[in-house]
Amino acid sequence: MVLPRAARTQRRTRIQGEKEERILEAALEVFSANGFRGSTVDQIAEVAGMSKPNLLYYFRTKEAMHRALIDRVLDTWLDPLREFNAEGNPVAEIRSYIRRKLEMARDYPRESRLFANEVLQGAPHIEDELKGPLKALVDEKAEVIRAWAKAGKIAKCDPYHLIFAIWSTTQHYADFDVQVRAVLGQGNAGEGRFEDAARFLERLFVDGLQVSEQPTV
Amino acid sequence: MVLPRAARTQRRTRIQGEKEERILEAALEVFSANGFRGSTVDQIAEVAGMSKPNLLYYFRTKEAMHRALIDRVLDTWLDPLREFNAEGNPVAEIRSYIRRKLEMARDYPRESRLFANEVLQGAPHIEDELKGPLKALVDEKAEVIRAWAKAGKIAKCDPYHLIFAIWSTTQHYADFDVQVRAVLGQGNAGEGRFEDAARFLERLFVDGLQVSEQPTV
DNA sequence: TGTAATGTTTACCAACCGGTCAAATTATCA
DNA sequence: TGATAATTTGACCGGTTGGTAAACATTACA
Repeated sequence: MVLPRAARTQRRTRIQGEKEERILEAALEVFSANGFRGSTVDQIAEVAGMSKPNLLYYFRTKEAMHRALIDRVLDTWLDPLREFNAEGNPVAEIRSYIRRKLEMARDYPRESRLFANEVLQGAPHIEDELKGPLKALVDEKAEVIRAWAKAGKIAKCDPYHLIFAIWSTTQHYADFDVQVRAVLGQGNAGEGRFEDAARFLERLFVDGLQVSEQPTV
Repeated sequence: MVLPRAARTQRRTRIQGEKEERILEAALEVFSANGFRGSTVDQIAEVAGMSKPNLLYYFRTKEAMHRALIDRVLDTWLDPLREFNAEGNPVAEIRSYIRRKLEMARDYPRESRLFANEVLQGAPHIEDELKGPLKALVDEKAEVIRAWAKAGKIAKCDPYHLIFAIWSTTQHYADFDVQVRAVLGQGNAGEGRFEDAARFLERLFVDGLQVSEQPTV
């Protein structure tokens, strides 16, 4: 017998757990930076600190690695949206959703880029996840937003496009990081851009750009 | 002598013009769908309807093709921002910038994805363009926006993050098209999503989500 | 401790990649 | 028309890719 892991034995050995962990961490690093096609198994093996055949002992193909990675990351990636609470104060909920998404862009940019790469190239490996669990979750939360609007608690707006707008504005800071840095220049190279972004986005989504009632200079 | 085109003769033959056109069109198709590393010269040659060596007669390397493509596309891509007019009505200018960017996402999604792919992977080929012409243009327009805010014509806000927000929300509909379609589902599969998006974004950027003065149900 | 299962390595392969070359073909124009 | 330059092609090359085979080493456990 030559098959690895849980394929036949239900039990996982200690080594299996450690190695698979290291491999997926390395795969995240490489896939998120180069996309699926642009990544090589050798690269991942080197980052993981093991030989290519050894890596392929745990994940039989490059695709299997990618799938395992997607499955593991997708759940945590959607957590902020799940926390969206129908009972809370609408504006406060939206505000804190934006904040959480922005924190994820700051703290987990690789996960963001992993999905961005995938979706950008037509989502060949995650089409089912998009049309299934993702759509279901968005549908659910869109209904919540629609109810808020109907009750007059927030302005009437298309809830789906609101969610898209929050996704795109926040993930922009992870996915297009080099562009953001290039445009902001050396001066704003520190992490302060995330605080500026948070201030701007909270204000944008809540008040818009129209001059509001509070006195302006 | 074996060198093609303008490398030695200043004059371009009729065939040169036609073939280079076909090649760049094919390159846009392939690069935008697969990224630089994920694309092969054979793919581009097939889409262009010619043999690989023939293609390489006009562009000596894959990189040369990519660079020529970037150079050609970048200019037109930045046109909407250039049209941004300091003399116009601030809110109207921002509104029409959003509309133009959204139209480009609808009509030129390949160009959008070409840059998205490039930036997402660290902009290895266009770093100079980002830090040079792009930054200069953004700096200029940011100053315009800052002046508007100072004059009390729009709400005070960080002009750079405003531009990022407009870029990300509009380009989202090109770059993440499959995701948008998957979430909206079959019903909204038509092009109507761009009109919905336009309505939503104009409203978002101008009014925000707060319930405004006009009577709500 | 012995042995069977698990893990690791070296050597390797076929397919594919970007790119070259020389020969053949076609367009240009004096 | 003929000769010269421009274009096109098929055969090929060295390097890289994802993946395999089998020998070897280590671990777990009765």
